[in-house]
Amino acid sequence: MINFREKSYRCTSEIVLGLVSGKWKISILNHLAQGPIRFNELRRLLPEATQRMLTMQLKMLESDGLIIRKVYPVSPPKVEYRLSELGEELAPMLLMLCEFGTTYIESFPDEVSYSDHKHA
Amino acid sequence: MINFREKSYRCTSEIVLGLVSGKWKISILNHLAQGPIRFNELRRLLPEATQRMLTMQLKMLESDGLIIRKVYPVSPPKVEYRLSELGEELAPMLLMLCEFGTTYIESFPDEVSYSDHKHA
DNA sequence: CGGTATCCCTCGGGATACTG
DNA sequence: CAGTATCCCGAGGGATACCG
Repeated sequence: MINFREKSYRCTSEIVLGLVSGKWKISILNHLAQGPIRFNELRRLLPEATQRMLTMQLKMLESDGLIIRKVYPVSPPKVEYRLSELGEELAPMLLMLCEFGTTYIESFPDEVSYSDHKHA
Repeated sequence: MINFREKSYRCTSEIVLGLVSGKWKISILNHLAQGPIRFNELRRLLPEATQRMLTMQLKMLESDGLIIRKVYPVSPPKVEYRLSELGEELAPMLLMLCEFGTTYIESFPDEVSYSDHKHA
Protein backbone atom coordinates (compact mmCIF):
# COMPACT_ATOMS: atom_id res chain seq x y z
CA MET A 1 0.00 0.00 0.00
CA ILE A 2 1.12 3.53 -0.67
CA ASN A 3 3.01 5.16 2.14
CA PHE A 4 1.86 8.75 2.07
CA ARG A 5 4.58 9.94 4.40
CA GLU A 6 7.48 8.55 2.44
CA LYS A 7 6.24 9.66 -0.93
CA SER A 8 5.48 13.20 0.28
CA TYR A 9 3.01 14.30 -2.32
CA ARG A 10 2.59 18.00 -2.93
CA CYS A 11 -1.05 17.67 -3.97
CA THR A 12 -3.59 14.86 -3.72
CA SER A 13 -3.77 14.71 -7.50
CA GLU A 14 -0.25 13.31 -7.47
CA ILE A 15 -1.50 10.27 -5.61
CA VAL A 16 -3.49 9.16 -8.62
CA LEU A 17 -0.43 9.60 -10.79
CA GLY A 18 1.48 7.35 -8.46
CA LEU A 19 -1.26 4.75 -8.62
CA VAL A 20 -1.30 4.49 -12.40
CA SER A 21 2.30 5.38 -13.23
CA GLY A 22 3.96 2.21 -14.34
CA LYS A 23 4.53 0.98 -17.82
CA TRP A 24 1.59 -1.45 -17.95
CA LYS A 25 -0.79 -0.31 -15.23
CA ILE A 26 -3.20 1.61 -17.42
CA SER A 27 -3.32 -1.16 -20.00
CA ILE A 28 -3.98 -3.68 -17.25
CA LEU A 29 -6.73 -1.56 -15.72
CA ASN A 30 -8.31 -1.05 -19.12
CA HIS A 31 -8.37 -4.77 -19.79
CA LEU A 32 -9.66 -5.62 -16.32
CA ALA A 33 -12.45 -3.12 -16.87
CA GLN A 34 -13.89 -5.71 -19.30
CA GLY A 35 -13.97 -8.37 -16.59
CA PRO A 36 -11.68 -10.73 -14.64
CA ILE A 37 -8.61 -12.06 -16.44
CA ARG A 38 -6.12 -14.80 -15.70
CA PHE A 39 -2.40 -14.14 -15.63
CA ASN A 40 -1.48 -15.79 -18.89
CA GLU A 41 -4.49 -14.30 -20.64
CA LEU A 42 -3.08 -10.93 -19.69
CA ARG A 43 0.28 -11.94 -21.08
CA ARG A 44 -1.37 -12.71 -24.40
CA LEU A 45 -3.20 -9.39 -24.31
CA LEU A 46 0.05 -7.53 -23.60
CA PRO A 47 2.63 -9.54 -25.51
CA GLU A 48 5.30 -6.86 -25.25
CA ALA A 49 5.30 -6.91 -21.48
CA THR A 50 7.71 -9.34 -19.90
CA GLN A 51 6.40 -11.78 -17.35
CA ARG A 52 8.42 -10.10 -14.65
CA MET A 53 6.99 -6.68 -15.48
CA LEU A 54 3.41 -7.91 -15.49
CA THR A 55 3.88 -9.56 -12.12
CA MET A 56 5.37 -6.41 -10.66
CA GLN A 57 2.71 -4.08 -12.00
CA LEU A 58 -0.05 -6.42 -10.84
CA LYS A 59 1.47 -6.58 -7.37
CA MET A 60 1.57 -2.82 -7.11
CA LEU A 61 -1.99 -2.42 -8.32
CA GLU A 62 -3.05 -5.03 -5.79
CA SER A 63 -1.19 -3.52 -2.85
CA ASP A 64 -2.62 -0.14 -3.79
CA GLY A 65 -6.10 -1.62 -3.55
CA LEU A 66 -7.07 -1.11 -7.18
CA ILE A 67 -7.27 -4.76 -8.19
CA ILE A 68 -7.96 -8.06 -6.45
CA ARG A 69 -5.93 -11.22 -6.92
CA LYS A 70 -7.83 -14.45 -6.47
CA VAL A 71 -6.03 -17.78 -6.30
CA TYR A 72 -7.96 -20.94 -7.08
CA PRO A 73 -6.30 -23.88 -5.27
CA VAL A 74 -6.34 -26.22 -8.23
CA SER A 75 -3.78 -27.96 -10.36
CA PRO A 76 -2.56 -26.52 -12.61
CA PRO A 77 -2.63 -23.23 -10.71
CA LYS A 78 -5.26 -20.65 -11.59
CA VAL A 79 -4.98 -17.00 -10.63
CA GLU A 80 -7.53 -14.43 -11.62
CA TYR A 81 -7.32 -10.66 -11.41
CA ARG A 82 -10.25 -8.25 -11.27
CA LEU A 83 -10.92 -4.61 -10.42
CA SER A 84 -11.75 -3.70 -6.83
CA GLU A 85 -14.48 -1.14 -6.14
CA LEU A 86 -11.78 1.51 -5.92
CA GLY A 87 -10.43 0.35 -9.23
CA GLU A 88 -13.82 0.70 -10.83
CA GLU A 89 -14.14 4.24 -9.54
CA LEU A 90 -10.96 4.98 -11.44
CA ALA A 91 -12.43 3.97 -14.79
CA PRO A 92 -14.24 7.23 -15.66
CA MET A 93 -11.06 9.16 -14.91
CA LEU A 94 -9.01 7.01 -17.23
CA LEU A 95 -11.62 7.71 -19.87
CA MET A 96 -11.26 11.46 -19.30
CA LEU A 97 -7.51 11.22 -19.52
CA CYS A 98 -7.89 9.26 -22.72
CA GLU A 99 -10.15 11.90 -24.25
CA PHE A 100 -7.82 14.71 -23.35
CA GLY A 101 -4.96 12.71 -24.78
CA THR A 102 -6.79 12.47 -28.09
CA THR A 103 -7.65 16.16 -28.02
CA TYR A 104 -4.04 16.91 -27.26
CA ILE A 105 -2.71 14.94 -30.21
CA GLU A 106 -5.20 16.55 -32.55
CA SER A 107 -4.18 20.01 -31.37
CA PHE A 108 -0.87 19.43 -33.14
CA PRO A 109 -2.08 18.84 -36.71
CA ASP A 110 1.36 19.17 -38.29
CA GLU A 111 2.43 15.90 -36.80
CA VAL A 112 5.30 15.57 -39.26
CA SER A 113 7.01 18.72 -38.13
CA TYR A 114 7.27 18.00 -34.44
CA SER A 115 10.77 18.58 -33.22
CA ASP A 116 13.08 15.86 -32.10
CA HIS A 117 13.54 17.69 -28.84
CA LYS A 118 13.70 15.19 -26.05
CA HIS A 119 13.04 15.76 -22.41
CA ALA A 120 16.39 15.21 -20.85
CA MET B 1 7.07 18.83 -28.06
CA ILE B 2 6.21 15.25 -27.35
CA ASN B 3 7.40 12.75 -29.91
CA PHE B 4 4.47 10.36 -30.16
CA ARG B 5 6.26 7.68 -32.10
CA GLU B 6 9.28 7.42 -29.90
CA LYS B 7 7.37 7.27 -26.67
CA SER B 8 5.07 4.56 -28.05
CA TYR B 9 2.08 5.04 -25.82
CA ARG B 10 -0.25 2.11 -25.38
CA CYS B 11 -3.28 4.32 -24.80
CA THR B 12 -3.90 8.02 -25.31
CA SER B 13 -4.49 8.38 -21.58
CA GLU B 14 -0.80 7.74 -21.09
CA ILE B 15 -0.04 10.92 -22.97
CA VAL B 16 -1.52 12.99 -20.18
CA LEU B 17 0.58 11.11 -17.68
CA GLY B 18 3.65 11.98 -19.67
CA LEU B 19 2.62 15.63 -19.76
CA VAL B 20 2.21 16.00 -16.00
CA SER B 21 4.70 13.44 -14.75
CA GLY B 22 7.59 15.34 -13.29
CA LYS B 23 8.21 16.25 -9.73
CA TRP B 24 6.94 19.83 -9.87
CA LYS B 25 4.70 19.97 -12.94
CA ILE B 26 1.38 19.62 -11.19
CA SER B 27 2.31 22.14 -8.53
CA ILE B 28 3.40 24.55 -11.22
CA LEU B 29 0.21 24.08 -13.21
CA ASN B 30 -1.87 24.57 -10.08
CA HIS B 31 -0.12 27.81 -9.28
CA LEU B 32 -0.31 29.09 -12.84
CA ALA B 33 -4.03 28.38 -12.77
CA GLN B 34 -4.28 31.44 -10.47
CA GLY B 35 -2.59 33.66 -13.04
CA PRO B 36 0.81 34.46 -14.56
CA ILE B 37 3.85 34.11 -12.31
CA ARG B 38 7.45 35.18 -12.57
CA PHE B 39 10.29 32.73 -12.17
CA ASN B 40 11.47 33.78 -8.76
CA GLU B 41 7.92 34.07 -7.49
CA LEU B 42 7.53 30.43 -8.39
CA ARG B 43 10.73 29.64 -6.52
CA ARG B 44 9.28 31.24 -3.42
CA LEU B 45 6.03 29.31 -3.87
CA LEU B 46 7.94 26.04 -4.23
CA PRO B 47 10.89 26.52 -1.91
CA GLU B 48 11.82 22.83 -1.93
CA ALA B 49 12.38 22.76 -5.66
CA THR B 50 15.87 23.61 -6.80
CA GLN B 51 16.34 26.28 -9.43
CA ARG B 52 17.58 23.69 -11.88
CA MET B 53 14.51 21.51 -11.39
CA LEU B 54 12.08 24.41 -11.81
CA THR B 55 13.79 25.46 -15.02
CA MET B 56 13.66 21.94 -16.39
CA GLN B 57 10.03 21.33 -15.52
CA LEU B 58 9.02 24.71 -16.95
CA LYS B 59 10.87 23.97 -20.17
CA MET B 60 9.09 20.66 -20.57
CA LEU B 61 5.69 22.17 -19.86
CA GLU B 62 6.45 24.86 -22.40
CA SER B 63 7.69 22.53 -25.12
CA ASP B 64 4.61 20.37 -24.53
CA GLY B 65 2.44 23.42 -25.16
CA LEU B 66 0.85 23.59 -21.72
CA ILE B 67 2.40 26.86 -20.61
CA ILE B 68 3.75 29.99 -22.28
CA ARG B 69 7.01 31.69 -21.41
CA LYS B 70 7.11 35.42 -21.97
CA VAL B 71 10.35 37.37 -21.75
CA TYR B 72 10.21 41.11 -21.10
CA PRO B 73 13.35 42.72 -22.54
CA VAL B 74 14.06 44.88 -19.53
CA SER B 75 16.79 45.17 -16.96
CA PRO B 76 16.79 43.40 -14.62
CA PRO B 77 15.37 40.54 -16.68
CA LYS B 78 11.72 39.63 -16.29
CA VAL B 79 10.24 36.31 -17.33
CA GLU B 80 6.63 35.43 -16.82
CA TYR B 81 4.92 32.06 -17.17
CA ARG B 82 1.22 31.46 -17.79
CA LEU B 83 -1.08 28.66 -18.88
CA SER B 84 -1.76 28.18 -22.57
CA GLU B 85 -5.27 27.35 -23.72
CA LEU B 86 -4.33 23.69 -23.69
CA GLY B 87 -3.03 24.11 -20.17
CA GLU B 88 -6.30 25.61 -19.07
CA GLU B 89 -8.19 22.69 -20.52
CA LEU B 90 -6.14 20.49 -18.27
CA ALA B 91 -7.26 22.26 -15.09
CA PRO B 92 -10.61 20.47 -14.57
CA MET B 93 -8.84 17.13 -14.98
CA LEU B 94 -6.31 18.01 -12.32
CA LEU B 95 -9.23 18.88 -10.08
CA MET B 96 -10.79 15.47 -10.72
CA LEU B 97 -7.52 13.74 -10.00
CA CYS B 98 -7.27 15.75 -6.82
CA GLU B 99 -10.74 14.72 -5.70
CA PHE B 100 -10.10 11.07 -6.40
CA GLY B 101 -6.83 11.34 -4.53
CA THR B 102 -8.67 12.63 -1.51
CA THR B 103 -11.29 9.90 -1.77
CA TYR B 104 -8.52 7.39 -2.08
CA ILE B 105 -6.72 8.56 1.04
CA GLU B 106 -9.92 8.49 3.03
CA SER B 107 -10.58 4.93 1.97
CA PHE B 108 -7.53 3.96 4.02
CA PRO B 109 -8.36 5.39 7.46
CA ASP B 110 -5.10 4.12 8.97
CA GLU B 111 -2.77 6.00 6.74
CA VAL B 112 -3.88 9.56 7.25
CA SER B 113 -0.64 11.44 7.35
CA TYR B 114 -0.11 13.87 4.58
CA SER B 115 0.56 17.58 4.37
CA ASP B 116 -1.44 19.54 1.87
CA HIS B 117 -0.14 22.76 0.41
CA LYS B 118 -3.46 24.17 -0.67
CA HIS B 119 -3.73 25.75 -4.07
CA ALA B 120 -7.34 26.61 -4.75
C1' DC C 1 16.89 38.12 -12.21
C1' DG C 2 16.69 34.00 -14.42
C1' DG C 3 18.94 30.93 -15.65
C1' DT C 4 23.49 26.87 -17.14
C1' DA C 5 27.02 23.47 -16.21
C1' DT C 6 28.82 19.37 -13.69
C1' DC C 7 28.85 15.52 -11.03
C1' DC C 8 26.58 11.86 -8.85
C1' DC C 9 23.16 8.46 -7.41
C1' DT C 10 18.69 6.13 -7.16
C1' DC C 11 15.17 3.47 -9.22
C1' DG C 12 12.11 1.84 -12.88
C1' DG C 13 12.40 -1.29 -16.14
C1' DG C 14 14.74 -4.83 -19.84
C1' DA C 15 16.92 -9.60 -20.73
C1' DT C 16 17.37 -13.93 -19.35
C1' DA C 17 17.20 -18.12 -16.64
C1' DC C 18 15.05 -20.91 -13.07
C1' DT C 19 10.82 -22.98 -9.98
C1' DG C 20 6.61 -24.98 -7.14
C1' DC D 1 0.38 -21.99 -14.94
C1' DA D 2 2.08 -18.37 -12.58
C1' DG D 3 5.34 -16.82 -10.97
C1' DT D 4 11.14 -15.70 -8.78
C1' DA D 5 15.96 -14.61 -9.13
C1' DT D 6 19.93 -12.04 -11.16
C1' DC D 7 22.25 -8.81 -13.61
C1' DC D 8 22.29 -4.57 -16.02
C1' DC D 9 21.21 0.05 -18.06
C1' DG D 10 19.50 4.79 -18.78
C1' DA D 11 16.50 8.56 -17.39
C1' DG D 12 15.03 11.51 -13.67
C1' DG D 13 16.37 14.11 -10.24
C1' DG D 14 19.56 16.19 -6.09
C1' DA D 15 23.71 19.31 -4.77
C1' DT D 16 26.50 22.70 -5.92
C1' DA D 17 28.86 26.25 -8.50
C1' DC D 18 29.00 29.60 -12.19
C1' DC D 19 26.98 33.21 -15.84
C1' DG D 20 24.78 37.31 -18.92
